[in-house]
Amino acid sequence: MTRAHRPTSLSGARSATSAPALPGSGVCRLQREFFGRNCVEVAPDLLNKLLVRDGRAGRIVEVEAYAGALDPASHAYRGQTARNAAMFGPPGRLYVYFTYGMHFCANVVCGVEGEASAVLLRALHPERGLEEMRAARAPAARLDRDLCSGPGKLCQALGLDRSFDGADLVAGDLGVFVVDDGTPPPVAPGVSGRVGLSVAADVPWRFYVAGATGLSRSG
DNA sequence: ACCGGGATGTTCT
DNA sequence: GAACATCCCGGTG
Repeated sequence: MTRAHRPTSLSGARSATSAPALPGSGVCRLQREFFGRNCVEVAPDLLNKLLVRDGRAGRIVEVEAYAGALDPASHAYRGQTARNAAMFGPPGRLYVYFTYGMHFCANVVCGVEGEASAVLLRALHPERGLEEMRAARAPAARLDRDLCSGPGKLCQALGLDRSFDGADLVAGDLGVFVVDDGTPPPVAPGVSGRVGLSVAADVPWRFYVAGATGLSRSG
C-alpha cells in the first residue's frame, strides 16, 4: 500500500505533550475532546484513524460500539468490577480485557467518566512496523491482511496485553495513541450487527470501511 | 468456500 | 460450573 507522505514524526512521538499537532506535518494526535461523545458517534469517526504503538501502526477499519449500563452486551451492563474498571474511567483510555483463555481485545473508552461507553477495535489495516507485526503473529498469520483482521489478532500484532489496560491514548502511555493523518472517515461506512455476541447482537453498532482489506471474519 | 471442534484461563453465577 | 466482544486448523464440497 502506498502512502502520500510518510509521517516521520510518528516514530519519535513518545512524550506526553498536550499540543494537538505534531510539528511539520498534518498529523495530529486525537485529544480527549474527540472521545468525549457517545460511543455510537465516536465509533464511525474512529474509522481511518491510526492506532499507533511505538513503531507499529494500523489504520482502523472496523469497530463496534458498546453503550455501558444501557447495553446488555457491554461488560459494563452489570456494573463496575475489577476487570472493567478502565471503562468507567475518563474517555481516551484503553480498556483491554482477556477472553477465551488466550486473546486480548482492546476498546477505546469514550463518552464521559463513569458512563462506561466504549468502542471495540475489531480490525486494522497494517501501515507501519509490519515486520514486528509478522513476528508477533507468527506462525499463524501467513498473509499480511490477516495480521490485524480481528480484535484478538490486532492486539497480538501490536503487542497489546493486560499491561495496556487503562493506558491513556491522549498522553501516549506506553507508546500507544490514536492519530489523525488527515484521512477522513468514510462518508458512508458499512453498518451491521455486532459479532460474536449471544445478546443484543443485532443492534447495528458495527461500523467498517466498506471494501477494506483485512476486515474481521464476518466482515 | 464453508463448517465444526478444540485450545485455553479468567470472570462471574 | 458456565460463559466467554476469539482464533486456528483440518475436514468437506
